Amino acid sequence: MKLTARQQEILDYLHAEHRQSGIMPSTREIQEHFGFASQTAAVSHLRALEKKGAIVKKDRKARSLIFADAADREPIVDVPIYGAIPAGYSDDTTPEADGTLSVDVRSMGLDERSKAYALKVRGESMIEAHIMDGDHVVLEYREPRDQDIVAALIDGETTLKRYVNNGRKPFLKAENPDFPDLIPAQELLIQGVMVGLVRGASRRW
Amino acid sequence: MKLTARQQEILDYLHAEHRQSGIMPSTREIQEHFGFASQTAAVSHLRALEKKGAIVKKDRKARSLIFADAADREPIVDVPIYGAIPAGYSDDTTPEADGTLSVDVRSMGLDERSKAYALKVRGESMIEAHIMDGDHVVLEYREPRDQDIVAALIDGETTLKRYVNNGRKPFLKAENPDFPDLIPAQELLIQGVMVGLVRGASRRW
DNA sequence: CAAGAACATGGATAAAAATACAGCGTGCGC
DNA sequence: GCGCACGCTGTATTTTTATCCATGTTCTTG
Repeated sequence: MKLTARQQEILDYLHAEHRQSGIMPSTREIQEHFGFASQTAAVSHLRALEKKGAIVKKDRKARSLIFADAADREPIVDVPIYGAIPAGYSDDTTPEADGTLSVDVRSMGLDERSKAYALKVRGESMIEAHIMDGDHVVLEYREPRDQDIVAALIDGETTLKRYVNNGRKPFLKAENPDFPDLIPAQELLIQGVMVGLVRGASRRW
Repeated sequence: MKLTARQQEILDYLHAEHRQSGIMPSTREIQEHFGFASQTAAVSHLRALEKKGAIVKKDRKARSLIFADAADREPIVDVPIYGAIPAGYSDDTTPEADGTLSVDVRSMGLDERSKAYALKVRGESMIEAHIMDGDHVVLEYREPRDQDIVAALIDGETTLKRYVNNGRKPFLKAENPDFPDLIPAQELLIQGVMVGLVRGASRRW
């Protein structure tokens, strides 16, 4: 169903207000903003918007409208970005984060409950897996499977490697011919499994 | 300032409710959820949370609390994902989107006003720029600069190419030796400039 | 042209929600 | 042992807000 121009205006106002202040306008605030002489004007517009499926309202509650597309939108998780993960990391101590990255659950295939985190990639050791210097890699805590890309603690530093488990002893492998490292995986602390990647602007590619 | 255990419980409840339903609980709803006999209990907790800086309240408004960290968090934009952009695209007609991608403004360096969109990458023509098949590329409408990666309309299909403008005639270049195409850029419709990349899970790398 | 949708006014009502005030017990630091 | 933050009860008041009814104007559209 298509919205009329006026209805789109109302919807835009709702969006703008909600984005800016975080709370939904009440009918009176809509009325005042548009200069309506009566609340009914605002109410009937909201009703029209609801009928056309643009918003969803819960009855008899203050400011209880939500945008229809927000209702079925994938939730967003804020994953903390760590420059590096210190050695004795346990669940209680939260290492200091260099900001957060917000990603929607679906595009990463994340589980909302699993504590994910992001790591800023340094160096070119995974360049052949098309992971560049400066990329942010999103990781999850879980058991690695064969060919997963994992974050591992090597010599007190966290680095990204491919986890290979082909029946024999599992080992870690860099994706760069300059790093022909084959490191037995048992002795190492696997700190996470890569589930996604975010490459931002402000860089050259 | 540290929160007490009870205050953290209240804050968690607020977070959970807000994430799930999109609207903030009122004092009565808090009261009922925790089984308080009086609204004042909820109110005083909210006051404590506000004093400690966990939430921000606007006076005399229903459901007008917002989380303090949400107030200064980077805004999130929902960029539509297009499989391909049709030829005669104009600002009025919105091509159908294959879902949306939510990214925070800062990590992409996006301008919130500029209408960004995402494109699902097909094929390996940009593999040497480390853009893989299945990646989602985020693009902005603006003039391309030298060495930018752009989406261009070639033979009715949208493809990703590197824009090269070294003083002479600008042209487009694929980042794959199997695609040695040099296409004069003038004759083509540049549909966007790459500003970021999101690589999701549910694929092998 | 009739019918309906969209858009608006004016006034009224009741539910929902924030706010206020007066207490009470417990633990903690000084 | 005094003050103070914390967590809560109980009652009352005021503001905010959603909702309803009756009515009128302009469009569009079959």
